[in-house]
Amino acid sequence: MAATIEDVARLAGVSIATVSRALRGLPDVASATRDRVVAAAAELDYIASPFAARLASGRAATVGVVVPFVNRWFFAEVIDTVETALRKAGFDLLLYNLGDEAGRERFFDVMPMRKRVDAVLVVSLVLSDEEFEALALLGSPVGLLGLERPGFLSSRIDDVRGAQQAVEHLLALGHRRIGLIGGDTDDPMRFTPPLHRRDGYRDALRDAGIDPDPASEVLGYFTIDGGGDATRALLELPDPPTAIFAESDEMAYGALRTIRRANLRVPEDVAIIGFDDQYNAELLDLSTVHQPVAEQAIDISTRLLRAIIDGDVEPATVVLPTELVVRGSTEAACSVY
Amino acid sequence: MAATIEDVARLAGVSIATVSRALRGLPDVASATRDRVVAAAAELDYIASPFAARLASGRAATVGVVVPFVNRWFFAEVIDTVETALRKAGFDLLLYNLGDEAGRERFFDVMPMRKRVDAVLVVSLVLSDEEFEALALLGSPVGLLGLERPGFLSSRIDDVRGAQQAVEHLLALGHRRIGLIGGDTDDPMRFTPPLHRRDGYRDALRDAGIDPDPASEVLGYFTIDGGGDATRALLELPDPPTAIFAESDEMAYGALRTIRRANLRVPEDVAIIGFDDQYNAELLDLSTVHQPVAEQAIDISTRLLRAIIDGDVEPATVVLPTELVVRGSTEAACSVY
DNA sequence: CTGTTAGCGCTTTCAT
DNA sequence: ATGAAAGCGCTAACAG
Repeated sequence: MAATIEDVARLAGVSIATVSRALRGLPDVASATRDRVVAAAAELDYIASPFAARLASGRAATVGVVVPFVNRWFFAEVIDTVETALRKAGFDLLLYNLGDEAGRERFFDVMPMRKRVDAVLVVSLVLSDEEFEALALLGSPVGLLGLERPGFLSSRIDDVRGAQQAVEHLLALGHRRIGLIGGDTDDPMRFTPPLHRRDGYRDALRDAGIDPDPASEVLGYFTIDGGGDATRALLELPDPPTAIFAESDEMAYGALRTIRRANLRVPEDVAIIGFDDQYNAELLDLSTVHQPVAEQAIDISTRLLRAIIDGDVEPATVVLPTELVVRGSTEAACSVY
Repeated sequence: MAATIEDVARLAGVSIATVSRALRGLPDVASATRDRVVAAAAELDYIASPFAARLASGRAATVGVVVPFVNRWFFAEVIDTVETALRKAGFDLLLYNLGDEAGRERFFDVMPMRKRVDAVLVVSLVLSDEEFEALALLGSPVGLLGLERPGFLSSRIDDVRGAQQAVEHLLALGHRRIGLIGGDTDDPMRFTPPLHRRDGYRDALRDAGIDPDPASEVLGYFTIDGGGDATRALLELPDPPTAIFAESDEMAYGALRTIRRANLRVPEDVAIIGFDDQYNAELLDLSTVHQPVAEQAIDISTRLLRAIIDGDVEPATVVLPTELVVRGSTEAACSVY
C-alpha cells in the first residue's frame, strides 16, 4: 500500500507532527530537519491523503464551479481558465453541470457541494432569491461570473456599454435604420444580457437623435436559428433596416445565413454586428463586441481564493471593458462575402 | 455548525452505525427504523461529510478526467456528458486540464490525482509508454476515450473507416483528383487520428483504382489557418484537385475560407468534406463524417463505473460507428454558397 | 436487526 | 524546534 505519514516519520526519525509541518512548509521547522523529511517523503514516494487532511483541517481545498452547460463556448472557456488558476493555487475544481431545469432544481434542492468545497463560483446563471439565499447559507465565499448581486463577489462586463459600442459603430458608418435581434426580456428567469444589451442599443440610437422603433426589435432567442428567423422578419419590414445588431454572435450567424440565402450581400445590402467575439466570429468575418472571458475568470478566481485564504474580502463587483472588433460584416473594404 | 451523524443518531434514538446504514440504503435495517432515521436527518438537514466517509471507506467516489484542453468542441462535449453520467451514479468529476507541455509534464510527474480518485479517464491524449506505466501504477481502473491501448478500457471510433466514408462519397460524386489535408504523422507524440484518417483516404482511393499521389497530401496541422494554407498549396498544384478531404472540420473551415477568397465556388469548383461533425459544420453547410462523441463518453463512463463498483471488468475496446453527413459543400443541390 | 468499537490518516493544540 | 495526544466524522467488522 501507499506510504503514510507514519512511514515518513519513522524513516526521517521524527514525529508525524513534524512531518506534517515540514511538508506543508510551515515555519518553526529546522531546515536540516525539513531536508531530512523531504528526502524521506521523496524516497517513499509519499503524498498526503487529501481526505484525511481535509477531515482533520476542515478545509476542502476545492472550489465548486456551477455552470448551466459546459459544451458552449463561454462556459468551456471559463472552466478552462478557472481550472488552471485553481490548480496553480493547490485547489481542486469540482464541476457541477446543471444541464436542464430538472438538474437545476435537484442541484439547489440537495446542494451537493455542501461540506465539500471552500467556495462556490456561479457562472452566468440567473438565480432566484431563494437560490441566492441557499448559496449564502453555505457559509462559504460565493463568486459570480457574468452576473451581479449585492453582497457577492462578482466579475462581469458592461453589457449596456458594449451594445452602445456596436450601435455607435453602425451609426458612424452612416446607418440610420438599425434593427435589433435580441433575447426575451420578459422571462422572470431571464438572463440579464438581453435587457442590458437592448438598453445599450436604444441609448445609442437616442444619443444619435434617432427614436428607437419597436418594430425594428425582434426576438432571436440567443440561438442561430432564432437569429435567422428574426432576420427574415426584419427583412420583410416595409422599410427594412440597413444594419442589424444581434445581441449575441450566435444570433448573428443565423442572420448571416438568412441574408446569404436571400441573395443579399453583407455588408453592402445589410451590415451585421454581433456580441461576444467567440472564435467562430473571426472565421465568419463577423464584426462584433469582444468580451474578455479569461480576464473575468481570472479576476473572480483570484478574489475567491483570497476570500478563502485571507478570510475577509469585500464583496466587490469588477466590471471589465468590452472592445469593438471591426470585420467584414460591417465594413466592405475587407469583406470576403 | 452542521449536524453530524451523532446528532442524527441521538434524535432518531439509534446508534450511529444504524444511521450510516439507513442513510446509505444498506440492507438489514427495519423499515420503521429507516423511516425514523431519514426523518431525523431531514429535520437536521444532515448530509454526510464526504471526506470522513472517504477516509473511513477508502473510496473516493470520484473519477479524475484528464484532458489536454477544455475549451474545444470535442473535450467540452465529453466533459459535459461524463459529468452527467458520473453525477447520476453519485460520483464527483475531478477535472485535470493539462494545457501546455509544461502542464502535462507536471501532471505525470506529480500525479496529483493519486489517493483522490477511484478511476481515471484519459481523453484523446497520446501518451508515452512511461505515462501509460504511471497510470497503470495508480492501481485504479483507467479508461481511454479516443485512443486505445492493450490492457486499458477504451472507447473510440474507427478513423480509418470514417475517412473511407468521406472519400468514397467524393468518388461517388465523380471526383478523381482528391486532395488530403492532414495532420503530422511523423511526430512521435502524435495523435493517432492523422495516421488512421490518412490510411482511410489512401485505402478508398486504391479501392477505386486510383494511385494516391503524395503531392496531393498536404499538412493542415488540425487548425483553421493550417487548413487554409494547405488549401492554397493544393490549388496551386499544376493539376489541382476537384475535391478535398480534410481530416478535421476545423481544417475544412480554413479550406472553405481560402476557396471563397480565391473566388471559387463550393462545391462546383472544389468540393470539401471534413471529419467530426462539430456544430459549426452545419452552420457552414459542410459535409463531414459524424463521430458519436456523447456515445463514446457514455460508454466509457459506464464501463469505468462498473469497473470501480464490481471490480473486475475486462479491458475491452469499444469501437463506435461513424456516419457520413452530406451537406452543401459536396452536393450542389442544397448548397448555399 | 442493532449497537460497540476500532480505526481511516491527517492537523492541531498543548507541552516541553 | 519538536513530540504526544486528542480529535475530525465517518465506515466496517464484530458481537449480540
